[in-house]
Amino acid sequence: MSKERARQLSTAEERRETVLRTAIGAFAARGYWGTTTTEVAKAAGISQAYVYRLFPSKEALFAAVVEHCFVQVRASLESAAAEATGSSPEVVLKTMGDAYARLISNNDLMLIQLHAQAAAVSEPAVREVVRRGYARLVEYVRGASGGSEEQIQQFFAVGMLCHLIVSMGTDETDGPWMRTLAAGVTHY
Amino acid sequence: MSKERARQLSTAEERRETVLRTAIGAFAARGYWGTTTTEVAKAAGISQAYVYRLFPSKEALFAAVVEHCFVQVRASLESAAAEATGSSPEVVLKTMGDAYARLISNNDLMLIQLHAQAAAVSEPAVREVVRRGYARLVEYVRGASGGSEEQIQQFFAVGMLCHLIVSMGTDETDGPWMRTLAAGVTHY
DNA sequence: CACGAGAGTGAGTGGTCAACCACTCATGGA
DNA sequence: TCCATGAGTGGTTGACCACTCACTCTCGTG
Repeated sequence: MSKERARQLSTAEERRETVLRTAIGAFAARGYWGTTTTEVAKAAGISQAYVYRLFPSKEALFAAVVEHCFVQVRASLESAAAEATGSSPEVVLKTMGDAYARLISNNDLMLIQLHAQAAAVSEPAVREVVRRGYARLVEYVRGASGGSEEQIQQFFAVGMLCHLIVSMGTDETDGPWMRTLAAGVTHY
Repeated sequence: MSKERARQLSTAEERRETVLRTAIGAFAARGYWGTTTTEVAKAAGISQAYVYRLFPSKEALFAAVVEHCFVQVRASLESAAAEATGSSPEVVLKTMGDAYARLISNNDLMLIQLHAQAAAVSEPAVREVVRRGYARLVEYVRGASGGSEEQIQQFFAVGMLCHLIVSMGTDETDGPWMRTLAAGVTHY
């Protein structure tokens, strides 16, 4: 296997970031147990063996991917909150919700949340990341919006409803029941 | 009906029901991809080979388990609605919510819902069962409660919030963020 | 009581998985 | 130019998976 162009090496840190970014797409379809490390490697354009040089185990890899998603969500909410400072809690929450809806118009990010929840049930490392992720998210939304307990709870309940809707697929035949569930949920 | 040390045969239909009932516990922890048919067989007290005489494939088995859970949930809501007929939508929904909370005080039923959602993303048979399950559930709740679109949506949003809370574990260290998410959610 | 239908299993099969290791090669500094 | 370091891979391993099949055992019925 001779190569025309000399192969270009990256630093391990760069590769790790590439893997985290591309693994989102790999894990999105079948989650933690349904996705092989070979699939992740292929998505990142490296060998399966090298995945294990960059991450100590499959569980650690998945946990890192989930953490990476939480960071993105947090960043999205923060920039939304920044452009709505001083407004009423309702307006801030609406702005945040809108930013979130735009962020996850690529479904993969949301599917990772769903699969992270499923894996959290029996994988301790994943559970820890999910718990800490939502802890920070809830506290941030509370602080940035100044909304009431009920409003904060509502905010996250709608997010969870999004997971349900996305997992069932918005494209296929939807009846009035689907419209009831999805009412008012922005969709880009 | 003499039950002695001699091996007692069941009808295939009886066995199928046993498998459906016991498989809930097996699939609850690690979901569709993370659970082996051997584990399901062990939980049902039969050989792994016989699972494949009772169900054509692992996917069909899991889909049947999910359907079985939806039936239980529906039955629970129906009996709750029956004892609250004639009341206001708020009261009916509250009664239903309470019955649901009691039903899933055994977490397994709820975890199956979560894992079903995750599997629905890429397993067509599961997606179909989940879609039909929620379709009937939404229409039933709408009809039986007479609540507004917002109330129905709220009802299911809270249910989804329960999935999140259960998947992260209620037992471990919970801060104010957890109390915010779980506020008002009955827990037996 | 004999027998057939159906319950139930032991022993596989081919394939795949996570994880590991010995190895090659690219690159920057001396 | 040479070498140390670290990027990156091919090949393997042992466990395990979904699924199959030839076979035995049970029991209701004629």
